[in-house]
Amino acid sequence: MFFGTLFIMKLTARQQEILDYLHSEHRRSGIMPSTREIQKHFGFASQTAAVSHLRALEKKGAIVKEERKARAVMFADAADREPIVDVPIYGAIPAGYSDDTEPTPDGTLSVDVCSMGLTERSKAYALKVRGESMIGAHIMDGDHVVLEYREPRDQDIVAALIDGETTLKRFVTSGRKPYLKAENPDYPDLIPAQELLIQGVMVGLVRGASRRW
Amino acid sequence: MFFGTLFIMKLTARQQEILDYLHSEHRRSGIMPSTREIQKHFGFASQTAAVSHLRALEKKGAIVKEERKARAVMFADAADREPIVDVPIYGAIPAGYSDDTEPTPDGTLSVDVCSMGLTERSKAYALKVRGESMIGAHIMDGDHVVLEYREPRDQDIVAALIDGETTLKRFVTSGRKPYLKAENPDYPDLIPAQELLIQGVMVGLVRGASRRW
DNA sequence: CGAGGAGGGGGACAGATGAACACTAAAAAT
DNA sequence: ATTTTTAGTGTTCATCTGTCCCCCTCCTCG
Repeated sequence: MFFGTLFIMKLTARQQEILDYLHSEHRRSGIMPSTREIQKHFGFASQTAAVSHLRALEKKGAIVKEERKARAVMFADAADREPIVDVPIYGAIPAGYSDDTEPTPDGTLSVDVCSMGLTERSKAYALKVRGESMIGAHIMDGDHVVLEYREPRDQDIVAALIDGETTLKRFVTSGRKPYLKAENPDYPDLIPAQELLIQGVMVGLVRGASRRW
Repeated sequence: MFFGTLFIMKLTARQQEILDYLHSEHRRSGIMPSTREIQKHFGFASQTAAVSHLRALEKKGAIVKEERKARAVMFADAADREPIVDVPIYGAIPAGYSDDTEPTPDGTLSVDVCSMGLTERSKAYALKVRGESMIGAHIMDGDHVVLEYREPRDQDIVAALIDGETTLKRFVTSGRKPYLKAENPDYPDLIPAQELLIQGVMVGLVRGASRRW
């Protein structure tokens, strides 16, 4: 075959496993596993197994190696991988909205910028939803809502500081003066949006496991 | 200062140069420069110059190094990151459930294993939800549902192959025989779960931007 | 039947790489 | 005024890591 190296040939299941491992490790820590680390991770008794898999991946065009350099594996399709941003998770955002000493996050959510439509520059954060106040917008208790700092537009879902507590509400400007509306009949809605701190605009939602639907 | 290493201290101009070089090289090729490559790039006569700069950057919290590992420099924000897996997104899963030739994914979703409770080994995939058949479980049209291949348990939400199409349904085993139930009164529910292919069990949900809530 | 590829085991070797030690000099902090 | 930090030079050492060689068992394809 003359143009063999130009095509990305089909990988076997095992080769795909290796490639996935390289990918996730490299994206998590930024460090490419060495052949002996691959060996350990897959439980190979010999380092040769890892080496030959790398060679196969290179022959099929999935990776490019630089010879005789440590951890020097590049992905051939590097371009179409979306960058990852780390979004800090807060249980709630206390009054100090834009102060420098941010509250300690309760964890971190890693999302690719594409799925949330984030830019790498935008300081996004996540809020763990408590209660059912936005159940009408299909936001459940325990969901993680990803928010971005920007000006709210009509019908945006925003995090607002009400009575010292951060709450999700829908931002409505249909009338003359904007107001906030809860998406649950049991909750008070129609709070004038003046004098209220809008802490962020919802751009995405992540619902995790370890819960019942 | 007792807790100096907890804060990101101000870098000197030279240290910032080094950090920028690491950043740009790592983004360009995915490979972190070795100490000798840093040395060459900045024209140091001695390798120690590079090493001491790295040490200074680590002391100031800009990077985290893994000792005695080649090119093992992480940027501080990546150090405590959870492993990330890429899950392929399918618009739908055609009849061939467990065949080797998987349908070409419509994209990729990157999630940290922690937020979905995935294991790195589990072959997860995502399904773009069409329609409102599961609106009662607060799964909206356009959401991405993350699924895992495993045996469904009672009340799990599963992807099932019904009439050649993949649909989300709740798996119920309350009675004698298991059945599938739609979470929308407008949709037919109570489909006997026998003779049906369960293609996956929902473990998470990602709702992206570029849509209206 | 033979050839080749996938997937692996065992071990040796050499170059790549991080780390350590000694010493210098200027700037910055105390 | 003294100490600490920054920013280096020069050299050696230990280990990390890629590479190479020879071996094996399954498969599949011609």
